[in-house]
Amino acid sequence: MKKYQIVAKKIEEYIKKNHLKQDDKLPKITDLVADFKVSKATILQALALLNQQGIIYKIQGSGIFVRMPQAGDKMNEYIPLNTNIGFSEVIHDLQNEVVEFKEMTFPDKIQKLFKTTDAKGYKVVRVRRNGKKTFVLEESYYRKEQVPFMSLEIVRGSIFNYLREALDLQIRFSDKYMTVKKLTAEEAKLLELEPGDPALQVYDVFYCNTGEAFDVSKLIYNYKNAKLFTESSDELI
Amino acid sequence: MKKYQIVAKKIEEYIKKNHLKQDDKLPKITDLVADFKVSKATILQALALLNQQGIIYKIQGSGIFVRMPQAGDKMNEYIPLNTNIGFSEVIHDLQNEVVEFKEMTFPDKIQKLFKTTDAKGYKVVRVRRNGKKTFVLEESYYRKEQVPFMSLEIVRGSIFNYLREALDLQIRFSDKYMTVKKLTAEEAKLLELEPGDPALQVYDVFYCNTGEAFDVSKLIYNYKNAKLFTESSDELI
DNA sequence: TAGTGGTCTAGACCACGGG
DNA sequence: CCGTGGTCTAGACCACTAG
Repeated sequence: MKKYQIVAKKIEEYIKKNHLKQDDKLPKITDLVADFKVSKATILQALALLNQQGIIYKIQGSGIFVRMPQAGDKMNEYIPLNTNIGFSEVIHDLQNEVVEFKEMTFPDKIQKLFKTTDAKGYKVVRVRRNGKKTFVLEESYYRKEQVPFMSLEIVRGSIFNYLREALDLQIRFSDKYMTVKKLTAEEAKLLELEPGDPALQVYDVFYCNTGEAFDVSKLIYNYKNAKLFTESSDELI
Repeated sequence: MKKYQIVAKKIEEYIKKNHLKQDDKLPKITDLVADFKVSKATILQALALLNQQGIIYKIQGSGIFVRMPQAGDKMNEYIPLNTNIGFSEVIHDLQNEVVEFKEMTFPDKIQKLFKTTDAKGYKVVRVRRNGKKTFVLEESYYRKEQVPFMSLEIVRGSIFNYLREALDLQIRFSDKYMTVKKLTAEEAKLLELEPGDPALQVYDVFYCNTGEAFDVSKLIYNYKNAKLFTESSDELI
């Protein structure tokens, strides 16, 4: 683990331990430098990480403050879109109902997003749910080249954990193309909604460390249960 | 303008001038340092900026590459969500039809997002369109404290340009809460759709340099015309 | 005008990719 | 093993906020 990641983690712990709330002030940079015995640049990297995660914000000439946009009542129901963490880290007791699982050459629309013409791999269709609530219908394609093996057992659990732990495949960046549409009869049935109901459809392309796309997914969210959240920040470092 | 912003701009120009495409390689960092006669840290900041904007990606031990996710055919129709740039920079000939414009004490739901209880300011309801196509129904609230003056003329143009140029008010960061719903009769009429049609509804909270929220907006997108796009990256600097 | 974050430099050494 | 990006240091100076 990098030094700045460790420092970021410690600052986060500091916030929790001291029960800091929205807009509470953190120690100044020079103090953080002294406390953690690292250089200013390392502190800045740690703060950049926390800033990117929406945990802090900095005001030049004033200080560093706690930012917890989701801390408001019921805001924790929102699923973050900007960090590439899985659903499983947000929703408790997440179950994955596997609808389809097979190997194939990908359809044209998916090839286009992979920027390939004849890529092969696994197709996985799942309904992700928590007890009675369905959250999302997921149709994913994983390239054989980067993901040589999958099994029904893996697909029933957290695929991204498997990719990270067993295959050492990291998400480096992703693109999301979002549209809103009316559910088809089949989609509605799987999400336990009515045909014609509204839905957010997201085409998600995930890239690994080498810059190659390894996963293209079409996500159709249940409009009654899935609320999404995203933050953006104009600052760097 | 900061040095790293100038360098970032020049690198972008370099990409355009040399007609670099997706996955084409850029000069290595040491060369960029030599070419621009700045330190490595400054180059890294410039690259971070470009990375954040989805223009480049870096692969350790390999190089720096061009990333243009929207370059694919018809992808330029997508409106970016992650950068806090206005609609007006994406859609040509954007017209703003003002539906309502007044001063008021904000309703409770808006106060909650501002984290206030009795904030006052301007309410602006607009339909943003391009000729025959409606894109979004926007219901915005601007705090009097940060935005002391607005006029019908300003509201017909680009409000964010006015805030930036006349009031020197910068967006520092923002939160977006997204849900999908069915349009009410009134919303449908304004967006020239049918009641019950699907829509993406986004509550957007904008914060200025001082960390205070100055604008809360409810955006209801036309599902036929508005396609959204967002990128994320797990890397820093 | 003091305090605090922001930018920039120069240079050392680490870690990963690919021949 | 070499080339390339990634992390880290120490320190100078700039720019903004707030009393």
